[in-house]
Amino acid sequence: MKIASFNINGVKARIETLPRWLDEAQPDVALLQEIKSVDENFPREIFEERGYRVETHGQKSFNGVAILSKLPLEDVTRGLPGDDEDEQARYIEATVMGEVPIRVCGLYLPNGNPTPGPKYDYKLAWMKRLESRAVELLSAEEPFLMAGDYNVIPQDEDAKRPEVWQEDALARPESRAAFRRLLNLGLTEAFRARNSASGQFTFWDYQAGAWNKDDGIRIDHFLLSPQCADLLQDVQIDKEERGRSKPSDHVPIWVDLAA
DNA sequence: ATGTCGTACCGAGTACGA
Repeated sequence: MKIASFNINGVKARIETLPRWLDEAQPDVALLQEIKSVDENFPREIFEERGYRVETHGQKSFNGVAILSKLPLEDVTRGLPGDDEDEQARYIEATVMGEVPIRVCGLYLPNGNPTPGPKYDYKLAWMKRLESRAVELLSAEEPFLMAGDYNVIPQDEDAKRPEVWQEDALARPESRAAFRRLLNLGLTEAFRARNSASGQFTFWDYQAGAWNKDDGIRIDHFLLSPQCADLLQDVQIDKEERGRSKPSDHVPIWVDLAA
Protein backbone atom coordinates (compact mmCIF):
# COMPACT_ATOMS: atom_id res chain seq x y z
CA MET A 1 0.00 0.00 0.00
CA LYS A 2 1.37 3.34 -1.08
CA ILE A 3 0.69 6.25 1.30
CA ALA A 4 1.80 9.74 0.27
CA SER A 5 1.98 13.11 2.00
CA PHE A 6 1.87 16.35 0.03
CA ASN A 7 1.68 19.98 1.16
CA ILE A 8 -0.14 21.32 -1.90
CA ASN A 9 -0.20 25.03 -0.90
CA GLY A 10 -3.78 25.68 -1.95
CA VAL A 11 -6.11 23.15 -3.59
CA LYS A 12 -7.53 25.72 -5.99
CA ALA A 13 -4.07 26.71 -7.19
CA ARG A 14 -3.21 23.02 -7.68
CA ILE A 15 -6.39 22.07 -9.52
CA GLU A 16 -4.37 20.75 -12.50
CA THR A 17 -1.11 19.78 -10.80
CA LEU A 18 -2.70 17.59 -8.16
CA PRO A 19 -4.83 15.26 -10.34
CA ARG A 20 -1.91 14.85 -12.74
CA TRP A 21 0.35 13.78 -9.87
CA LEU A 22 -2.31 11.38 -8.52
CA ASP A 23 -2.73 9.79 -11.96
CA GLU A 24 1.02 9.28 -12.28
CA ALA A 25 1.99 8.37 -8.71
CA GLN A 26 -1.17 6.34 -8.00
CA PRO A 27 -1.02 6.49 -4.19
CA ASP A 28 -3.63 4.42 -2.39
CA VAL A 29 -3.79 7.14 0.25
CA ALA A 30 -2.78 10.80 0.02
CA LEU A 31 -2.49 13.02 3.08
CA LEU A 32 -2.78 16.64 1.97
CA GLN A 33 -1.78 19.78 3.83
CA GLU A 34 -2.50 23.47 3.28
CA ILE A 35 -5.66 22.87 1.27
CA LYS A 36 -6.57 26.51 2.10
CA SER A 37 -10.22 25.73 1.60
CA VAL A 38 -13.35 25.29 3.67
CA ASP A 39 -14.89 21.81 3.48
CA GLU A 40 -17.82 22.98 1.32
CA ASN A 41 -15.54 24.39 -1.38
CA PHE A 42 -13.12 21.45 -1.58
CA PRO A 43 -13.32 20.08 -5.16
CA ARG A 44 -14.04 16.52 -4.02
CA GLU A 45 -15.49 15.37 -7.38
CA ILE A 46 -12.05 15.60 -9.00
CA PHE A 47 -10.81 12.99 -6.57
CA GLU A 48 -13.97 10.91 -6.28
CA GLU A 49 -14.02 10.36 -10.03
CA ARG A 50 -10.54 8.85 -9.63
CA GLY A 51 -11.80 6.42 -7.03
CA TYR A 52 -10.79 8.27 -3.87
CA ARG A 53 -12.85 8.73 -0.77
CA VAL A 54 -12.42 12.29 0.49
CA GLU A 55 -12.25 13.51 4.09
CA THR A 56 -11.39 17.13 4.78
CA HIS A 57 -10.72 19.33 7.77
CA GLY A 58 -10.61 22.78 6.28
CA GLN A 59 -10.83 26.43 7.22
CA LYS A 60 -10.97 29.74 5.38
CA SER A 61 -7.78 31.06 3.74
CA PHE A 62 -5.14 29.12 5.62
CA ASN A 63 -4.11 25.67 6.79
CA GLY A 64 -6.51 22.78 6.19
CA VAL A 65 -5.76 19.07 5.82
CA ALA A 66 -7.40 16.24 3.89
CA ILE A 67 -7.23 12.49 3.35
CA LEU A 68 -7.82 10.89 -0.04
CA SER A 69 -8.14 7.11 0.07
CA LYS A 70 -8.94 4.39 -2.44
CA LEU A 71 -9.60 2.08 0.51
CA PRO A 72 -12.46 2.49 2.99
CA LEU A 73 -11.81 4.83 5.93
CA GLU A 74 -13.12 4.31 9.44
CA ASP A 75 -13.19 6.42 12.60
CA VAL A 76 -12.29 9.75 11.00
CA THR A 77 -11.43 12.39 13.60
CA ARG A 78 -10.61 16.04 13.04
CA GLY A 79 -8.33 18.24 15.13
CA LEU A 80 -5.41 17.45 17.42
CA PRO A 81 -6.59 16.65 20.94
CA GLY A 82 -5.39 18.68 23.91
CA ASP A 83 -6.68 22.22 23.34
CA ASP A 84 -10.37 22.96 22.86
CA GLU A 85 -9.55 26.59 22.06
CA ASP A 86 -7.39 25.70 19.04
CA GLU A 87 -9.29 26.75 15.91
CA GLN A 88 -6.58 26.03 13.35
CA ALA A 89 -7.32 23.09 11.02
CA ARG A 90 -4.05 21.20 11.05
CA TYR A 91 -4.78 17.58 11.94
CA ILE A 92 -6.92 14.67 10.76
CA GLU A 93 -6.89 10.95 11.56
CA ALA A 94 -8.53 7.92 10.02
CA THR A 95 -8.08 4.17 9.85
CA VAL A 96 -7.36 2.86 6.36
CA MET A 97 -9.11 -0.48 6.04
CA GLY A 98 -6.68 -2.46 3.89
CA GLU A 99 -5.46 -6.01 4.49
CA VAL A 100 -3.81 -4.67 7.65
CA PRO A 101 -5.71 -1.67 9.06
CA ILE A 102 -3.45 1.36 9.43
CA ARG A 103 -4.26 4.42 11.50
CA VAL A 104 -3.04 7.45 9.52
CA CYS A 105 -2.55 10.89 11.05
CA GLY A 106 -2.19 13.77 8.58
CA LEU A 107 -0.65 16.88 10.08
CA TYR A 108 0.37 20.41 9.21
CA LEU A 109 2.57 21.50 12.08
CA PRO A 110 2.70 25.26 12.81
CA ASN A 111 5.55 27.18 11.19
CA GLY A 112 6.32 29.03 14.41
CA ASN A 113 8.09 32.12 13.10
CA PRO A 114 9.07 34.60 14.32
CA THR A 115 11.08 33.33 17.27
CA PRO A 116 10.71 34.08 20.03
CA GLY A 117 7.02 34.96 20.19
CA PRO A 118 3.46 33.67 20.49
CA LYS A 119 3.63 31.78 17.19
CA TYR A 120 6.70 29.89 18.36
CA ASP A 121 5.03 29.14 21.69
CA TYR A 122 2.02 27.78 19.79
CA LYS A 123 4.29 25.56 17.68
CA LEU A 124 6.02 24.06 20.71
CA ALA A 125 2.72 23.56 22.55
CA TRP A 126 1.30 21.89 19.43
CA MET A 127 4.30 19.53 19.33
CA LYS A 128 3.68 18.59 22.96
CA ARG A 129 0.08 17.75 22.09
CA LEU A 130 1.30 15.68 19.15
CA GLU A 131 3.64 13.81 21.47
CA SER A 132 0.74 13.08 23.83
CA ARG A 133 -1.32 11.77 20.94
CA ALA A 134 1.59 9.56 19.82
CA VAL A 135 1.90 8.13 23.36
CA GLU A 136 -1.81 7.37 23.33
CA LEU A 137 -1.68 5.62 19.96
CA LEU A 138 1.47 3.69 20.85
CA SER A 139 -0.30 2.03 23.76
CA ALA A 140 -2.45 0.07 21.31
CA GLU A 141 0.69 -1.56 19.82
CA GLU A 142 -0.81 -1.41 16.35
CA PRO A 143 0.38 0.02 13.03
CA PHE A 144 -0.01 3.77 12.74
CA LEU A 145 1.84 6.62 11.08
CA MET A 146 2.01 10.37 11.51
CA ALA A 147 2.85 12.14 8.27
CA GLY A 148 2.83 15.61 6.87
CA ASP A 149 4.53 18.97 6.91
CA TYR A 150 6.32 19.00 10.27
CA ASN A 151 7.97 22.38 9.66
CA VAL A 152 11.05 20.95 11.35
CA ILE A 153 14.53 20.57 9.81
CA PRO A 154 15.67 17.65 11.99
CA GLN A 155 19.43 18.10 11.52
CA ASP A 156 21.88 20.38 9.72
CA GLU A 157 22.32 17.86 6.89
CA ASP A 158 18.63 18.36 6.09
CA ALA A 159 19.29 21.87 4.75
CA LYS A 160 21.44 23.09 1.88
CA ARG A 161 22.53 26.11 3.95
CA PRO A 162 21.96 25.21 7.62
CA GLU A 163 23.59 28.44 8.75
CA VAL A 164 20.73 30.62 7.45
CA TRP A 165 18.16 28.57 9.42
CA GLN A 166 19.89 28.76 12.80
CA GLU A 167 17.51 31.32 14.31
CA ASP A 168 14.47 30.03 12.42
CA ALA A 169 11.60 28.21 14.13
CA LEU A 170 12.13 25.29 11.72
CA ALA A 171 15.59 24.58 13.09
CA ARG A 172 15.71 26.07 16.60
CA PRO A 173 16.95 23.66 19.27
CA GLU A 174 13.53 23.49 20.96
CA SER A 175 11.83 22.47 17.69
CA ARG A 176 14.48 19.86 17.02
CA ALA A 177 14.27 18.55 20.57
CA ALA A 178 10.49 18.20 20.32
CA PHE A 179 10.88 16.28 17.06
CA ARG A 180 13.54 14.08 18.66
CA ARG A 181 11.21 13.34 21.57
CA LEU A 182 8.78 11.80 19.06
CA LEU A 183 11.55 9.57 17.73
CA ASN A 184 12.61 8.67 21.26
CA LEU A 185 9.12 7.35 21.95
CA GLY A 186 10.00 4.62 19.48
CA LEU A 187 8.70 6.11 16.25
CA THR A 188 10.76 5.49 13.12
CA GLU A 189 11.45 8.34 10.73
CA ALA A 190 10.87 6.43 7.50
CA PHE A 191 13.13 8.42 5.20
CA ARG A 192 16.14 8.36 7.51
CA ALA A 193 15.60 4.65 8.20
CA ARG A 194 16.37 4.03 4.53
CA ASN A 195 18.56 6.90 3.40
CA SER A 196 21.48 8.57 5.15
CA ALA A 197 22.45 10.96 2.35
CA SER A 198 22.52 14.72 2.93
CA GLY A 199 20.94 17.10 0.43
CA GLN A 200 17.59 15.30 0.31
CA PHE A 201 14.92 17.99 0.40
CA THR A 202 11.11 18.27 0.31
CA PHE A 203 10.73 22.07 0.18
CA TRP A 204 12.28 24.80 -1.94
CA ASP A 205 11.11 28.39 -1.42
CA TYR A 206 9.51 30.15 -4.37
CA GLN A 207 11.87 33.07 -3.72
CA ALA A 208 15.39 33.83 -4.85
CA GLY A 209 15.65 30.93 -7.29
CA ALA A 210 15.86 28.40 -4.48
CA TRP A 211 14.83 25.50 -6.73
CA ASN A 212 17.41 26.34 -9.40
CA LYS A 213 20.13 26.42 -6.75
CA ASP A 214 18.77 23.31 -5.03
CA ASP A 215 18.58 25.49 -1.92
CA GLY A 216 16.08 23.30 -0.09
CA ILE A 217 15.17 21.84 3.28
CA ARG A 218 13.72 18.50 4.41
CA ILE A 219 10.63 19.24 6.51
CA ASP A 220 8.00 16.71 5.34
CA HIS A 221 8.28 13.48 7.28
CA PHE A 222 6.72 10.07 7.92
CA LEU A 223 6.91 8.79 11.49
CA LEU A 224 5.97 5.12 11.88
CA SER A 225 4.91 3.14 14.93
CA PRO A 226 7.03 -0.01 15.55
CA GLN A 227 4.27 -2.20 14.12
CA CYS A 228 4.09 0.06 11.06
CA ALA A 229 7.88 0.23 10.63
CA ASP A 230 7.86 -3.58 10.35
CA LEU A 231 5.78 -3.13 7.19
CA LEU A 232 8.03 -0.53 5.54
CA GLN A 233 9.17 -1.56 2.07
CA ASP A 234 10.12 1.70 0.43
CA VAL A 235 10.17 5.47 0.98
CA GLN A 236 10.77 8.11 -1.67
CA ILE A 237 10.60 11.87 -2.27
CA ASP A 238 9.01 12.87 -5.59
CA LYS A 239 11.58 15.62 -6.15
CA GLU A 240 10.83 16.03 -9.87
CA GLU A 241 7.40 17.48 -9.02
CA ARG A 242 9.09 20.73 -8.01
CA GLY A 243 10.37 21.28 -11.54
CA ARG A 244 7.01 20.89 -13.27
CA SER A 245 4.54 23.63 -14.16
CA LYS A 246 2.57 25.33 -11.36
CA PRO A 247 4.35 23.45 -8.58
CA SER A 248 3.70 23.65 -4.87
CA ASP A 249 6.74 24.77 -2.88
CA HIS A 250 6.71 21.28 -1.29
CA VAL A 251 6.98 17.94 -3.11
CA PRO A 252 5.27 14.64 -2.24
CA ILE A 253 6.92 12.05 -0.03
CA TRP A 254 5.55 8.51 0.18
CA VAL A 255 5.99 5.13 1.82
CA ASP A 256 5.18 1.69 0.50
CA LEU A 257 3.91 -0.64 3.23
CA ALA A 258 3.42 -4.40 3.09
CA ALA A 259 -0.21 -3.98 4.06
C1' DA B 1 22.26 41.82 -8.79
C1' DT B 2 17.78 40.49 -8.64
C1' DG B 3 14.48 37.26 -7.41
C1' DT B 4 7.42 34.28 -4.92
C1' DC B 5 3.10 32.56 -4.40
C1' DG B 6 -1.74 31.95 -2.67
C1' DT B 7 -5.75 33.88 -0.51
C1' DA B 8 -9.17 37.47 1.16
C1' DC B 9 -11.40 41.38 0.16
C1' DC B 10 -13.62 43.13 -3.66
C1' DG B 11 -13.09 44.92 -7.93
C1' DA B 12 -7.16 47.08 -7.62
C1' DG B 13 -4.08 46.92 -4.91
C1' DT B 14 -2.73 45.78 -0.41
C1' DA B 15 -2.13 42.72 3.72
C1' DC B 16 -0.89 38.46 5.52
C1' DG B 17 1.19 33.90 5.97
C1' DA B 18 4.73 31.04 4.56
